[in-house]
Amino acid sequence: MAQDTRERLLDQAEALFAERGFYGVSIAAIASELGLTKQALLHHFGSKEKLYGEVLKRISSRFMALREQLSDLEPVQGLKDYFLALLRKDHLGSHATTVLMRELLDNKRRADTAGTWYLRGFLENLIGQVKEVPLWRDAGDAAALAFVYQILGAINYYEISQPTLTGIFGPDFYRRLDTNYPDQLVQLIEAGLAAGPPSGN
Amino acid sequence: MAQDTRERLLDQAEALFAERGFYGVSIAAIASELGLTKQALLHHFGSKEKLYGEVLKRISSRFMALREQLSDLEPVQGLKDYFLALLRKDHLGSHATTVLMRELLDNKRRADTAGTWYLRGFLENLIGQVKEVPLWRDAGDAAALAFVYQILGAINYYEISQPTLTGIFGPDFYRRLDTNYPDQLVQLIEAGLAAGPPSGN
DNA sequence: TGTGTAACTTACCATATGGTAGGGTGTCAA
DNA sequence: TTGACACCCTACCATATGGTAAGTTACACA
Repeated sequence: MAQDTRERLLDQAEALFAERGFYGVSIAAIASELGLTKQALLHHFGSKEKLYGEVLKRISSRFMALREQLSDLEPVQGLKDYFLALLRKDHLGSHATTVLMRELLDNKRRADTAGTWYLRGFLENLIGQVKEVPLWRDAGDAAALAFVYQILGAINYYEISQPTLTGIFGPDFYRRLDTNYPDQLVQLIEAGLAAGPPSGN
Repeated sequence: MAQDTRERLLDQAEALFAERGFYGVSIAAIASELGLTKQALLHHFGSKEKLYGEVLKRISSRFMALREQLSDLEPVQGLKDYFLALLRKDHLGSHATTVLMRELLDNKRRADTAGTWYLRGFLENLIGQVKEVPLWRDAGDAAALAFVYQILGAINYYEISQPTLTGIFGPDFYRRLDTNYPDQLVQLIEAGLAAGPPSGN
């Protein structure tokens, strides 16, 4: 029961942090959404910063789980599945990528590494998987990461643009775009992998 | 002289909005950085929201200028130059992309379309340029936009990740990554364009 | 010389915020 | 029955914030 409240607070916090960002949400707003006062929240988490840390931790553990789930495949297919799972946000919840994006923007000034420690494992795993593709076997880590980052960007930037794109082009157009995006992402992954690492490296 | 102060306030606001986001910066902080009080800022801009709008407007006009500057080239080369210019942030200032990214995240709740109206022309121009590539001549607008967005994502997501990536992998590794990123981006653009639009569309 | 106006300033204010202090209630073990 | 503890509340506080009101200074112009 207590665990239940904690979990619900974390859910609410994750959703609101995603929507408004760390500075845009008050702890009172988070608690009030569940019919609680901010002191209930402070009782569970101690401070706003700590609550935010727990939200990041929870997201990170979901990424970990997704990572382990898809690692035993043929490398190219594995990468495609991996990135498609990210695009569909399988088991990540609908706000994970947004919160992470905001963290990328903010953690330059927040000196802590709360959001980065787990990204390391995540990225290294992807680098490894790219280098298992025959054509990429001799690529440098930097080249492999560059490719990974291009695809991650294609996924996440598209993700956060949904409201804006719908606003600009209308819901019908957006639906058409969204239906085909996964296929076009797969196509880009295949094309990029087939092109191989840059010759200079 | 008055114009000068206004411009300096806009510069400072753009930098701080990029670093901390709209809610993370106070107008007092912006003004104080120039040795002024927040009332000087309010005198020039009326309110914080209006100041923010002016910052977006200024960024948008720079995008417009860049767009006009590079439009008369052979389509593939034109696209490569275009995207490379975005990656290098030619004439955009170092904070434009970050501010825009934050705007994408925030304008879901801010109902206004301050940030979107100009993006339309920008994106439509890119769509047109993609469809001038022979292989893409019969592609739908949605397919062309999907491709454009993949590249924009590869550029902008990478851009905001610099501090995090440097923190994770160290400055040496990041430098290697950054040196090769433009070439790998060009390679991805070429590969993606050569693959053509998805067959289903 | 007077008048207006742009470009600021100091005072002030209502509101929101994160956080502390301390109290109340229920549950569970001794 | 009592004590401890988890859970949540009301009361309170110092600080920060966006914004208003009312000057002050300097300069342009008639």
